[in-house]
Amino acid sequence: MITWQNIQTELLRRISERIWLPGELVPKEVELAAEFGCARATVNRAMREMANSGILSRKRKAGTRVAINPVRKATLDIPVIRLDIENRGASYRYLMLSREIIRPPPFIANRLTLGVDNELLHLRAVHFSDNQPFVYEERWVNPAAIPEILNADLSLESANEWLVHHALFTSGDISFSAHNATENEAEVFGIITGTALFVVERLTWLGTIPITSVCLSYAPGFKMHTDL
Amino acid sequence: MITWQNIQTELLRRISERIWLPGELVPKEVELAAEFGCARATVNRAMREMANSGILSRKRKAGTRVAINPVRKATLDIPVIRLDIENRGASYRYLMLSREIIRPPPFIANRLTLGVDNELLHLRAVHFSDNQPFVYEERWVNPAAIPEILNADLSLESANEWLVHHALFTSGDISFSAHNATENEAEVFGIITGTALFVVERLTWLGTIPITSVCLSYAPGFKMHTDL
DNA sequence: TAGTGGTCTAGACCACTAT
DNA sequence: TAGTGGTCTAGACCACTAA
Repeated sequence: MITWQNIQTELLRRISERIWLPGELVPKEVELAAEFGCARATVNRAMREMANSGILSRKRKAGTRVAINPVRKATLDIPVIRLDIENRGASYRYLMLSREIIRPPPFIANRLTLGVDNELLHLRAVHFSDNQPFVYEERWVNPAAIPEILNADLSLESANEWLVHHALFTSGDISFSAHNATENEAEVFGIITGTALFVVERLTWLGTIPITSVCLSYAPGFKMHTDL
Repeated sequence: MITWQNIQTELLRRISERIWLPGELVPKEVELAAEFGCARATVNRAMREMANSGILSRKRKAGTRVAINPVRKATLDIPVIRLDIENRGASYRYLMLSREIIRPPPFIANRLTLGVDNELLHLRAVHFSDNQPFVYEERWVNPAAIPEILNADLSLESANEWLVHHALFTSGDISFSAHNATENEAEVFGIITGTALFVVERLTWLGTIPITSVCLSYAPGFKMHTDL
């Protein structure tokens, strides 16, 4: 029996062996289905997934082409920090540094598309891996989106985890960058000010209501890794 | 007509409104198909994609559950650098700094799983965005994988682009990190040594043959961004 | 061993878009 | 307007795995 994976493998072979060149039109679904002796849906599944990974480029009526500039897609897993650490075989510990309900600075209010008058929950915490500081977290939570969090004991369960369990978001964005450690971060990590840190910023929404904005600074030397 | 997107939206609603709680068993495909009055394949498509994004967790015989710790998947586009720059509305310019065929240092040979005796093509280049240095590229190419590259004029077309057009890879890995600018990088970007730079390292393979290892340092302040 | 998801089929209609 | 991919259906068999 021909599976869609079989077809995908064969199509990938034809592309990587340059039997089908970048930009070239490839046979249409019906033709390939005939060639492989399978249903069109099977070919469709194979090619659709290849289009999703950026290897093929498909347009109705125009047909399917080998992508000229394959925009490869790297899929990064964004797990709960505790699991990330435990999966590396290390022990996890969490420490809340501060918790306050205050009006946010303008750039945070702006990022969350809220007025500066709305009071937000502001949290600072450290996640430890084998008792070494691994991630420094600075978070702002919109209580209007999820009032229950004001009663949660976030010194035991991290806000990261609490939110995952109590407030699934519907959309969000994430960005990765580098910055020089502030004095504050240098103290947390026991490093000198200015050391390059890998930073992840995340913003999540429930429908049109902003839930949380978080900035995670990783310990020096951290690499986020994935396969292509 | 019920589409798989309709179903996905409805299932997401039930999860985000906590009608279905994390860890909870959700109705099986046949039941949902009956409820929505559609074919099982349609429900399958909706749930399969949600499982791929980490929202559901599915096991044969055990059924489908709302993921307890949703490992959200962020999909990053890895385009050719020229397109990345042009898509930001900036002009692109490329400058090859050096090209030599030498034996690699041990850590590079090791990363490519090659002996230190194999001579490799070593390239250093800068990609400019609106005439500002945007990415500094340091690359090692294995000529055994793709001998034609030795004859390519890589001062005109970047190795990045040449490889995309002439050597589709079958597998690879990528990692993101931060490091303090070396003197060399500081000079390229016109910044002070030690400035935090966002770094992407990539390694690609054609079957079992290593093709290239590249290290890209982005200009200060660069953020890699995507939606969740 | 039985239940659930994974996939294939053959056919159909629809949506988009190049011409 | 016609051609191509996108999706749905109803039914079938299979693969994996919990019990």
